[in-house]
Amino acid sequence: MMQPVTAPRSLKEKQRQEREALILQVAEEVLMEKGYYETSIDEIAARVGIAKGTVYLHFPSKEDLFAAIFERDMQNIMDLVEETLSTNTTARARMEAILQLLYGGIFNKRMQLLYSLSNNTALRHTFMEKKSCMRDLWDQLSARVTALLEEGKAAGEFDAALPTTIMVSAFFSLLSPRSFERLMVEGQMSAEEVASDLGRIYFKGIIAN
Amino acid sequence: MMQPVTAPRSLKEKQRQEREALILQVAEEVLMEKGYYETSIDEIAARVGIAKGTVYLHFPSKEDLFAAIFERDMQNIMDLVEETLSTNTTARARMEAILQLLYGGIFNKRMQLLYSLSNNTALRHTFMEKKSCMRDLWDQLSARVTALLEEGKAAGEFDAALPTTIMVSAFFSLLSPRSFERLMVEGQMSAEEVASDLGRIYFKGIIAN
Amino acid sequence: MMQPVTAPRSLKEKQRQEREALILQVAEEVLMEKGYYETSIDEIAARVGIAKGTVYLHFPSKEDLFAAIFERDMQNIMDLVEETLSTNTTARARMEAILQLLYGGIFNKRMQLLYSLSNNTALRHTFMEKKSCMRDLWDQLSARVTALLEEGKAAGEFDAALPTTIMVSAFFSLLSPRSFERLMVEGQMSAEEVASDLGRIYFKGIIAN
Amino acid sequence: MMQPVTAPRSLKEKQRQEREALILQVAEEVLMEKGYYETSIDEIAARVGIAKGTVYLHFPSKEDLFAAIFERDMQNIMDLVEETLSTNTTARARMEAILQLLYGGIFNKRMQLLYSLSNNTALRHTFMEKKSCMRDLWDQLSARVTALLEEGKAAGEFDAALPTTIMVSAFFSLLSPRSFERLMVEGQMSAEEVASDLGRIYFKGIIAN
DNA sequence: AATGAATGAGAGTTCATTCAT
DNA sequence: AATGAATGAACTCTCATTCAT
Repeated sequence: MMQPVTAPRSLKEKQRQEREALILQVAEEVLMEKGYYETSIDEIAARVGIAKGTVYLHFPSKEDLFAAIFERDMQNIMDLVEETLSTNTTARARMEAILQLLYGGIFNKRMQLLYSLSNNTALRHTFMEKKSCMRDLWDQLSARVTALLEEGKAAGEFDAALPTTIMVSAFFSLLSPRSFERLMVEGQMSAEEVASDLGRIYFKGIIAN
Repeated sequence: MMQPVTAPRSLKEKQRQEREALILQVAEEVLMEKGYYETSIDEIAARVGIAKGTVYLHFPSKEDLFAAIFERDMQNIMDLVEETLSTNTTARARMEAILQLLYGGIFNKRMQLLYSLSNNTALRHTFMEKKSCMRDLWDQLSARVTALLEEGKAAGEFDAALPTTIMVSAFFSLLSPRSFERLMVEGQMSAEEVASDLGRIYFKGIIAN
Repeated sequence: MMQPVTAPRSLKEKQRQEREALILQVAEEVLMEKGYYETSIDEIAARVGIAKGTVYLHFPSKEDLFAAIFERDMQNIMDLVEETLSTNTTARARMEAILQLLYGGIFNKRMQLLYSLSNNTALRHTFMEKKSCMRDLWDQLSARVTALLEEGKAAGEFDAALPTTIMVSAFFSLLSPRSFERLMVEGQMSAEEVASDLGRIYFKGIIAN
Repeated sequence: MMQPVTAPRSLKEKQRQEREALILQVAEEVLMEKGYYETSIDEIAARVGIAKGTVYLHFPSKEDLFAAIFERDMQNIMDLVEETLSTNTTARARMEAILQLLYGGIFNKRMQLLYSLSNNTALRHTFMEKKSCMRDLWDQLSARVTALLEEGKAAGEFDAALPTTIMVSAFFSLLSPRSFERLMVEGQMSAEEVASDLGRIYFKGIIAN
């Protein structure tokens, strides 16, 4: 009974969501190319092929648009991380899988984005603090890694003498952007190789004894 | 006899340099608080307590003002790094000294600044590429660390199987900003402790065998 | 059938062009009153009754706005000159017609504008040299007058002993602004009378024998 | 008795006047190169080799500085015109002498300056209307030429049917700037030739019968 | 729902003018 | 008298946001 009513609605709704996804995708592209301040709503609208005002039908402000990007990316990453964590292996193997995951494919660029966001004072204030959901997701990811490291410590895999907080931070710093990016572009190393080498350093560094 | 002539000159010059230093200092503070795009010349002038136009007597443009900040900071860092490198110890000991140095006192914040600059697409174009001196200083620092790692490899201290480029990048990523900053603010760890723990991970990670 | 589609479009387009024309007209007025440097975009916008930013929707810069004025005026003048030249009369009669034309009605003020533009070092660089179309139109007008004078010389109407270049310059100098304007304002002469008297002097001056 | 007192005074006064003359000369040079609005007090001071503030010891404002230039130039011209007028020849001969005079040497550029000034709305308001002495000098020059033309008419030299005002305006328009300047630069004609040819046209044009 | 013209606050920059030295 | 650092009003131009159509 509802269906004849909801169907057209959901059709419209589907179109709406597709357009919203398209805006997000294009906005992310421009963001990666130019950075937050050099990205104008005008350019995003033009690239999508819609009017500027239409962007505002989906997102109440530039800020919210980019918050949505980060949220979506974080959610994607979290989903994959959760999936990875569900395997039954050693803590180290799961950590390595996460590292490979974050360096692989699309997440490479996105992780840089997230990382550079979380390192930019002005934007952090805007995004991390005003949009609590973003902070939540970031904290959730941190919590997962923390739990994994604690698990590894308990299992005697990792050095229990190192503060876990330090280990977490060091792990995320491996995902740090440009320096490694240069390696991949100029040094002709693949993302997998970079992730593998960094993993070797990191895990050798935190291993027990 | 010269003094009546040189004194006023050097007095004026001294005042000039003091004011310039004050502008740089305030600009750096605002920069750290708000980031490049959210920092306006108006605010810097207001905080220093001078008129907007006065800023332009010292720096021909906003860009140049911030380039001057980065240059000064980089030069300070380089000077201290050079000093540190002149000691006659193992490569590892010198690397550790540099790590402690960069985490210490004032450089903590500044290093973050430099790092976040070198990770921002839009600003990198402006600063690193247009102001060649800045690129030079950064390359110089990279070169020092690279040389030190090669030396350590040759001396059997470091794992020769790891690409040096990866080792350099991993080293700089340890200086990465926010994540560690949180540790110091919230986690009540001192900069020295953080540097020490990160060093443990890193050097254990790259050590030979 | 097309009308529902083209009508709204052409309506918007029409409105757009009307507003653009209004901006041009107001800008021209202020320009005549105050000159290029004393005319601010703010004042133009205020007089038109729109916001400053709106002016920039139509013209990318102050320079372009005024270039558009000059271009439009020159084009108008050229069109009328061409029309005048198509009549089959003596060279002198056509020259006189052009003189009357340029003194008549609206062109009086506009010719002054064009003339004073072409006499201003700073602006000439900006307009004549950067916007090649403007130079083209001016050269075209010069070429027409030159051709007419040559024709008159060949027909024995004008003194072949005088360099044509001098004759062209002398002709344009008759259109020179203020001195004659004063005559019309203070001396209560009509534009036609002034043009007629100047023509008498000029043509008697260049006539053969 | 006064002399021991006035001598040092007049020495200082002489130096003062020399400096003032130097400022005027340099300012005029820059003015000719760049035009009023593109000329900054800074540049004038720098070219003279004095401090910006010193310029203000001699002239209370930019406006007054340039008014002084025009006044000085007008006075020079008037003096030479007066000298020329004192010869006992026909009205036409004296008119021709004035024309040659104004085209000759230094006056060429200066006359352009004066002329372009008197044709610039914004500057006219500033200079001609606010500084009455300037208007006086200009009126004086006009009066001389008017008297000469009337004299010529009375003597049967010039066409009495032409309004004298028109004849005056036409005469001054011959001094109009750029168009003729181009002739001298590009057309490789000397100032004398240009003046002579223009004179031929003009006097043939206004001659009786 | 979609448009895009209009807005206007705010940015960086310039420069005539002042005034303490 | 000479200086030039300091001022601040005024300028051109940008762009996130709004709203009539």
